[in-house]
Parts: sequence; C-alpha cells; structure tokens
Amino acid sequence: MVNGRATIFDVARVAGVSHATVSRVVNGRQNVRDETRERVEVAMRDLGYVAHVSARALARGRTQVIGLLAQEVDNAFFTAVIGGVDQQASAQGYDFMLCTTHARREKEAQYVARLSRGMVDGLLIVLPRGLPDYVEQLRTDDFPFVLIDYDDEAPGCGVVNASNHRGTRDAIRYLVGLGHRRIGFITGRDNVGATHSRLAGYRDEMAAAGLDVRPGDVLEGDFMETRGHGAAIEMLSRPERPTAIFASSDMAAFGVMRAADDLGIEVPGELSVVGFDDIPEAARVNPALTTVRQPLREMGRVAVNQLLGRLDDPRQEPARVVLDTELVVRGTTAPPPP
Amino acid sequence: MVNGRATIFDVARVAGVSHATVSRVVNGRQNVRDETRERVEVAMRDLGYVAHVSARALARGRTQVIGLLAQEVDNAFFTAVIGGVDQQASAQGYDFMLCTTHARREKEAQYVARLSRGMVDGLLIVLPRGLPDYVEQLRTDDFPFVLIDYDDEAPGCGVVNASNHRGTRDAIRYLVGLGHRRIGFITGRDNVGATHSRLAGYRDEMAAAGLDVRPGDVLEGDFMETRGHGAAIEMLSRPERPTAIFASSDMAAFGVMRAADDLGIEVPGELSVVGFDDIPEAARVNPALTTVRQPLREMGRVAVNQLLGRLDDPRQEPARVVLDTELVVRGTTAPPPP
DNA sequence: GCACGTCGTGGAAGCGCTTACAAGTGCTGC
DNA sequence: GCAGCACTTGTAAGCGCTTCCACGACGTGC
Repeated sequence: MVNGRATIFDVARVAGVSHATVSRVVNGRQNVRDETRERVEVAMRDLGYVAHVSARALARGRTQVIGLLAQEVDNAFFTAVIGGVDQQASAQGYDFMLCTTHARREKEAQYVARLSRGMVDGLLIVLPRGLPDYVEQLRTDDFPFVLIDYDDEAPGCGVVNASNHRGTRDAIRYLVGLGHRRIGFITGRDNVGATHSRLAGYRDEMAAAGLDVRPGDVLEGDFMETRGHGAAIEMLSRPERPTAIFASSDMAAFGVMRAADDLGIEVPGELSVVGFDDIPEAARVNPALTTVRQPLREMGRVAVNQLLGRLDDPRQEPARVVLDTELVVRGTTAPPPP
Repeated sequence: MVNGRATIFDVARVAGVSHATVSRVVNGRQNVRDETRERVEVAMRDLGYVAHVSARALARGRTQVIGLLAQEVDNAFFTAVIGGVDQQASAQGYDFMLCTTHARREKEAQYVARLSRGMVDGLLIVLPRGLPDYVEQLRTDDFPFVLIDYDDEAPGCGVVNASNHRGTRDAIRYLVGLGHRRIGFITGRDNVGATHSRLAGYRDEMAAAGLDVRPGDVLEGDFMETRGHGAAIEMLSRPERPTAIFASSDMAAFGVMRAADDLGIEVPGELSVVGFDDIPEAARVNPALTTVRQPLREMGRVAVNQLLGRLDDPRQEPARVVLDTELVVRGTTAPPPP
C-alpha cells in the first residue's frame, strides 16, 4: 500500500493467494481455478485495485501507449490528423501521448529519444521536415514508427500521405477548364515533401495545358495565413496579375482572400482562389473555399493501423500508403473576368 | 543492452564505475569527482544512453508527466486550452499526456483511474460535467488535480475558470446600450457550470435594465454549431423575434449567423449576434463576430502552474482562480432596426 | 499399483532505475 | 601519529509488476 493505493501484494494477502496468481487474474490467464479467480476478483474490487502503469510497462517491456509528434495543436490540419489517430488508437485499446514540437528540430529529436526509451511502443510523426537523423536512429534500433504526410523518398519507413501531386493537377486542370490562363502558386513550407509534390503537380499540369509559368507566378509560403497574405499582396500588386491563385494550404488561401479584400479585388469575380486540405473552416468562410480535400482523419487512422500491425508482428514490412485527394468546388472559383 | 539500447549498466561497464555512479552523473548530483564524471559522460555519449522512462518512474515514484483530460481535439475551445497547457508544461520540464474523453463519463473515470496509477503525476481536467465521483476518489487519494473551466462549487478542488457571470453581463449591457430591448439567449450544455453562470449573468443584467425575459427568449443549446443554428431558427421564426441573440459559445454564434442567413435576416442590420470564447475563427468569419473573450490559453497556463505548485509542495492548498473576460466588439453588433 | 501427464499455485528472478547505507580514501587538527 | 572528518564510490534493497520454473495434487492408462 503506497500512496493510499493497493498493490498486487495487498490483493494477494486479502485473497489469500500469491501475487503471481493475482497477476494471472488481472491479465485474464486461463489457468486459474474459478473459485480462486472469484476470491481475487472480490479482493480487487474491495481494495479498488488498479495496476500500476509504470511497473507493468517495465516488466512487460510494453506500455500500450503510442507517441504522436506534431508541431502544434492550435491548427486545424494537425487536429484533424490527431482526431483520426485518437479514434483508431482508442478503438484498439491504446492510449496516445501527444507531443508538440513547435517545428523545432531539436525538440523533435529529444522527444523521439525519450519516448522511444520506455515511454511508448511506437511513434507517429506528423509532417516531419526533411528526413532527420533520428529517423536513421529509429531504423537501426528497430523501433516502430510511421511518418504521416511525408511525401518524399523514405526507404524502409512506414509512410502515409495523400496524393499531393495528383490533387494539385486536378485543381489546376479545373481552373484551366474555367478559362484561367495566368495562375499563381503559393508554395508550402520548404523542406516538407508535400511542398515539392504540389509544386511539381502545378508545373506539370501547366505544361500539359501549354501555359507559361513566368517568374513571380510561384511565390514561397509556409502554409500559414500570414505568409499567404504577404505572397498574395505581392502577386496581386503587379501589373499583369494572375486571375487565379492556388495556395498550398487552406490557411494560406485564407490569407489570399484577405489580401484580395485589402486590395478591393472581388473573389471569385475577379480572382479565383483554391486551397489545399479542406479543414472545417474552409466551408465556413465567406465565400466558402474551393479546395483539394486531404483525408486527414483517415491518414491518422491508417497510420495507427500500420503502426499497430507492426507492433503485433515486427516482421511486417513498413509500407507507403497513398490516399486519394478530392477537389471540393465551392464559392471561391469562377471563370476569369472577360 | 536490451532492444539495441544501452542501460545504465552498460554505461557503468564502459566507464569502469558502478551503475550508482552513472545514476549520479545522469541526475546531476554534485558528489562525483570531475574526472569520473567526465569518463561517464564520454561513455554515455558513445553508447547513446538515454534513461528508460518507465524504470525511472517506477523507482522515483514520479513520471514528470501530467495528464490532460479534454473532450475533443477538433474544437478550438479545447485546443486553445491545450495550447496553454502545452506551453507552460514544457517550460517547466514536464510532458503532458492528452486523453480525449469524447464527453463520455465512463471513459473519463477510466482514464482518471489509470493515469493516477503511475502514469502521470497530476491531472488537469477540462470542462468536467457535473462533479463526478472520481473527483471524490482523487481527493481521498490525495492525488493532485486541477479543474479547468468548472464554474460551480467544488470544495477542496483546484479550479481555474473565467468570469462567466460578469462577462455575460458586460455583453448584455453593451447590447442594451445599443438600444436592444428584446435579447434572446442560447444556453450552453446543461450540467456544465459555466452554462448556469452565463445564464444567471444574462438574467441579472436584463433585470437590472428593467427588461423582460419572456418564455422562448431562452433556448437550450450545447455550445455546438448545430444546436445554435436550430435554436436560432426557432427564435427567429416567431412573430416577435429578438433583435439580438447572445449565444453561449462562438460555435453556437456561428450557428445563429447561419440561421440568420438562411432566413434572409441581415447581420448586424436586423440582428445583432454575440458569442462567447473568442476562438480564432471568430475574427475570421464575415462579418467578424462580437464576442466575450475568455483567456483560454492563460487558463491552461495558470492551471499548470497551480498543479505543479502542488506537486512541489503537497501542503499547498487547492485554490480557485478566476480570470477576467473581455468584451471584443466586432462586426455582428449594431443598434436595432428602428 | 505405478509411471505419467495435466492443472493450479507459489517462489523467485528480473525489468532499469534511484537511493540509503557502508566502506574506502586522503586530509585536517591536535 | 592518530582520531575525526569530508568526499567519493560501491553494494544492495526496493519501486510494482510479469513470467519462468518447480512442485504438489489429482486423474489417466497400462
């Protein structure tokens, strides 16, 4: 009895058995006589026994917890993924531990080191930037992990991401179909794989449509509202401004809409705007945002499944799973002005 | 060496000392000769030693982790609080473990039981519904916890909340000042303390202004968009409809705005709308929402501080901290139509 | 009637760490 | 020159649990 809480020994004493037997009952082992099991269960109930998590983890070498590394929690992109992870993990009897890295590389590495030493059984890393050293470490340690939304080469790593390239092509094709010829592009944060894929999708589709991409048509962003706003102001202040802008995230697209508002440019009459992600807010802004939907929750769920699969059977090979995106047409897109 | 990872014994062997000495170095104890410390540090670096979290927790009886119970993570209210907790906990060298309860009572109780047995050192519970049994249990076990946004009697519990009553009065007074005489009110979820305080604030201020609250002026909500929409449709479809509606959360206020839109009622020209919370979206909707700001992040921070204070000194008395709200006037409020 | 297998149970080791205690060293002060 | 001290280090116990192994009781087949 420590801290007012009963231990397995207290239960054993009350039930008149050894603590090994109590352990068997707690873990549902079959080789316990019914009458003994009963006595133990009564004792457990009377004492309000709950197994000590750290002790169990130490003895078993398993915590039944998975670690989840994400940059922020004040951000609809991450919360959607987290929501999916939450749902699936809890359905499978796992808890998860959320660690926010605030996009700081050293914090990420530090968490990985600690978590992988007895804190969690496996790791989910959302939107890792580049392929950091610690991934190498995890691989050599044979510690199970899955990268979420990492759209670059990652040999030997479990990865879940969306069809960034194709999703962007779809969006650009749609804009071209509406009649747009001059389409601006605001990138995501550099050193994130999805950023390159989306840019490549844009370039490929523009080329396929026989359209020029002039200098200044592609501006650098970071997925955030502020940078999106700044880039849009720059794009829209030039003499030959684009009639449509594709932003690499919904948040950045909101920045574009605000910029248009600042400059008195009407959306969608004078400017079409397309985002990427389809966070809940996208449907709520006015006009509602046309965007490329990523199945964020599902990415979380799929990642959990892959991770747990590898926990159950370590020989299971890490795989890359690519989920389909879908163009959601709403109110921010229209044919260009004549 | 287990799992490819070095233990304290491996480090001891390489450094030619006992594992106790390694432990001293790891924990920064002073009574170690410099030269010895050096040798140990080299060995640790060479082996990439990281202390095993569960083992340490078991030996110390402390995990350096705090538990955070919240309903959802797909919700700006909770993510703001979580963001504050995150910031403060990490500043103080603590990790936190987020557990989502999806507002299910038994899940909450289950988490509390597990977490409080060796998983975390203390518990933060956001928006508990009623004062559940497990709170009693925690109190008798002397397990440290703080309730966030619990605006009801809670003897002997650490509590952090905002000035719900006063914040609501401020908002109603402002509407009355604009000339509104008929003001509708949509409540929060029942069995949440803040719900009652806000309603009381409304009634008190209406009474102070000498205004009637007629049946049908107060409708039940649950903080969510959908219920807010439904309640507003009901309120606005009646012959003598209110000229202003106060919703007990921003999400519910968004529902009201959508309802007004559905019915062709102009905001703020024909209807003023006020929310509560000031989540980031409130500033982004069109027109931007007038609302009562709760310092959500700060509530998270303050709660962490109180919790850690009690971990450091268990004799410290649990307290209730009430943080000020602030009326933020934006675009959804105006004088009533003549 | 005996060897043998099965079942239920307890003893004991071990998971990786912290820490109380003991023991050894070299120094001071008388 | 020796008691006494400070400082460093090692030994061992213990945190609460899981699980291997052994042992006794019992039932089976010959």
